[in-house]
Amino acid sequence: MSEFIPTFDAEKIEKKWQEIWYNGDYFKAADFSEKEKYYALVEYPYPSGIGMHVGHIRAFLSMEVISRKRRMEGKNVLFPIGFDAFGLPTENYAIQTQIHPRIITDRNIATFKSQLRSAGFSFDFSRIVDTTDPEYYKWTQWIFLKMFEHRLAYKDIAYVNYCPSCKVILSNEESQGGKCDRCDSNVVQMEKTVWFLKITEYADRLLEGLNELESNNRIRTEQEKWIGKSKGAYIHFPVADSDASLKVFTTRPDTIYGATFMVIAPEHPLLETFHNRIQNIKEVHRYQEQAKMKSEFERIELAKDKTGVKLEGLYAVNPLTGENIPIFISDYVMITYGTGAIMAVPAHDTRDYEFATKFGLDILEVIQGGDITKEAYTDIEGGILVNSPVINGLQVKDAINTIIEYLVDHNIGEAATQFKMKDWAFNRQRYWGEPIPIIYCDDCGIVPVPYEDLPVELPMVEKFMPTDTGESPLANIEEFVNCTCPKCGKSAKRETDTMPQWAGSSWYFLRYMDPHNKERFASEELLNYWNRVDWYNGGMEHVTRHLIYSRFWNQFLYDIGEVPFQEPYKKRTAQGLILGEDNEKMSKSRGKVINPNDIISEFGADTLRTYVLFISDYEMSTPWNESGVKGARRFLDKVWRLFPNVVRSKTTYTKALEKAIHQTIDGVTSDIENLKFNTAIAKLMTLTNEFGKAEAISLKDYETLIRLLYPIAPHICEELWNQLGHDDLLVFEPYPIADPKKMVDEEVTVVISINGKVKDKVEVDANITNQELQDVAVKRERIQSLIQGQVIVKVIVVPKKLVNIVVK
RNA sequence: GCGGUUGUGGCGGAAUGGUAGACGCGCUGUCUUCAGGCGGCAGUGUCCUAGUGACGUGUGGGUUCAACUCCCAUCAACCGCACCA
Repeated sequence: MSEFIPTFDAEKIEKKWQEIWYNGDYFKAADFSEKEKYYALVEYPYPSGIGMHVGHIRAFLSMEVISRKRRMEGKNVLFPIGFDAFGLPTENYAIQTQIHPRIITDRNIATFKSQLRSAGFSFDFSRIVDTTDPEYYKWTQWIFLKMFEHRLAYKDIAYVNYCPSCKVILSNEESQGGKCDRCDSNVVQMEKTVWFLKITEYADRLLEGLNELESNNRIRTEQEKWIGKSKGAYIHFPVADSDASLKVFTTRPDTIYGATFMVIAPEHPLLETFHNRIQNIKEVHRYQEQAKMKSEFERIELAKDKTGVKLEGLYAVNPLTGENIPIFISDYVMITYGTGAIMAVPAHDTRDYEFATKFGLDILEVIQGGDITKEAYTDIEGGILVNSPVINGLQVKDAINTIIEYLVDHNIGEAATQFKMKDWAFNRQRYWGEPIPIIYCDDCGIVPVPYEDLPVELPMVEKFMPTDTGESPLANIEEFVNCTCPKCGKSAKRETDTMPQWAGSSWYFLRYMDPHNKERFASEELLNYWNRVDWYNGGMEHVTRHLIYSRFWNQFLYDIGEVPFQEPYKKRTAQGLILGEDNEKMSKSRGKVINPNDIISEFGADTLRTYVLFISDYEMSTPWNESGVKGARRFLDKVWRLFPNVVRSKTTYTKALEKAIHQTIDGVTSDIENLKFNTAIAKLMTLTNEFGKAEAISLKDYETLIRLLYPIAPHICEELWNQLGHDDLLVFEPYPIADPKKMVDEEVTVVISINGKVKDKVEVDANITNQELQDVAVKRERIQSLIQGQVIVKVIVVPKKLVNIVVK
């Protein structure tokens, strides 16, 4: 045992313990251990050149604290980390600097790793996954091929954002506001055949699976909204004087008698079918052209103002009334949703109302309860059906059921369900991504790369620049493109598009269970042992796409018998953002990023960790405050300075502190489990202050404080633990347990109020009866003088809390 | 527009319907010091006649003996979705 140094030298002790931790196997998850497993997951970072920022620290810290606590609780903890390293920033930087993305990625990962260690994270660094490692993306490609085999991966036409000036296809993020991110020219929509994953086939199960996922309201509803299920009906409207019919989707089949016109999307095939019968086809074509020119952005921006063209000479027939009704083409109807056609019921739909008003169309009331001369009446609770022979007098809900039965009986429609979620466009025209393992053969068509030929490796070339045709950079690399067909052996060409960045992250949590397996993405035994992620924390921004995509992949792997559980995560939480000191979002461009390294070198990692957890409620956004950091450091200094006051020979709790200690254990434990780190730390500060006031503290008092603080500030605790003479590390020391019997107060302060206003306080025995307490309260001198001359109407006694005297 | 979340001191933020402002930052006074820093002690919502005084949790109502907390309305900020039929 070295001599105790009165000043807390963070830098020195942090280096010392990090070396011991990381050189030993202290944080290694033990496969098949007898202990109960616990799998804590954080979203693996993108290893950018700037390295780690305080946002990462906050994001990782919750599961870091939980993992450290779980180890003390005797669990076999899997707390892994890895890198989502494919992606645009690296590729763009590579183009700029002419350094290969492989080199940049390796460099960035090395930096990130050392930063994680200097913050003292207890990750199992032996399980690091890197999505750009062929040993990893081999399995990303393998899963893709499995999906292809099961017809969940297919090719179809899609519209992509294309910059005519840069000749590059842009992601949505790169084309915000309809402008190209790099050259600011207008982005146009270009048709392209691309890969899709049929996630819509899983829509219902992704929705149902939410019942297996513990999360807050916000996380749940964002996913529900994203999936966007709605129930209704398909209805077939015959086209007058033809055999054809127009199929629409509606959630309100009950309003069918009020359908006074039809609207179809500009891309609807009906326009082609009845090309010859539409008298104003030129005008229609002109409108189609205009709609096509509009970018997604413009269509949304101009949403308020309805436009459209009536199809002259073509009518639909309302199948219930037999009446002819006009058909319009308008871009407020989307070809990508439902059937791309609607029955318009202006009296009971706001959008149709706007359109009808603008074009002077009939508005027919079929539900009573509103005033349709002013606005559409869309309420579904109160209204009663009118002007609707089959369903008159019914309420909306009953009317819907009745009319669907009627539609089915008369063969004009059926119940139907629609989702907002669309199939997942699964490719990018980029170099730095997983190659899609597909070969095109003139004779055999689309041929999957045989499983045994995986991985299809990215060629390590110098030409990773974008092409000038909107194709992937890989298209220019002949030795990559040219290959032989695995089926017929003739010369063939490889797919040159790569997968989107979401691919690798859709299954990384599975790889962590068995990261070095060469035979399988993870062995069945280990998938069974580690099983579902017990707790997954990450950003709110990934709650829709990443969470849904990864749940989709997992469900698919479950279906084909490769994974033993349907839902991958048991519980999902999300940290709040750390904003700049000006309350603005921290942005790299404005140089407002707080670098955690600066804080660590000035105050230490323990201080950084404590402050980041103390700054606010973990799930809320909050501004960074530099001076607040000092407070965290001051707290740790205080804990350090208590050391000389510890009476080593005294191994029981100090009587005067015992109650406070048990209350603190209890509070801190539940606060941590509920992500209330700020109040947990506040409780530890309070206890520390009490220890400071005490004449002396016992060994047990102090050791309990250290154990409680350890998950939050591990270095200082490990050092103090060691200074107390312990040879073993604190890592696996048991976490304190509160004794509820020792938490109760013997004496309590009771507040006495008159008409709800606090007027007096009194110390009483905690076990006093309500009647005794009431008597004591009323007899108080001060109370007597205040209620003199008034009548006591009522007295409310809340045991151990207050007495309220109601007077008149 | 729809959905969700949040509004509390100078600041970050605490409060199972029961003492509003825990804990921390900052600030004021004071002690230690040659001085600064560190540390200790006391104070720090607003107002006044300075008191176990009145008022006070975005705003306006309501329920209750009692409301930051529950209900209704309203305003603001942030996040998500956005002509989804």
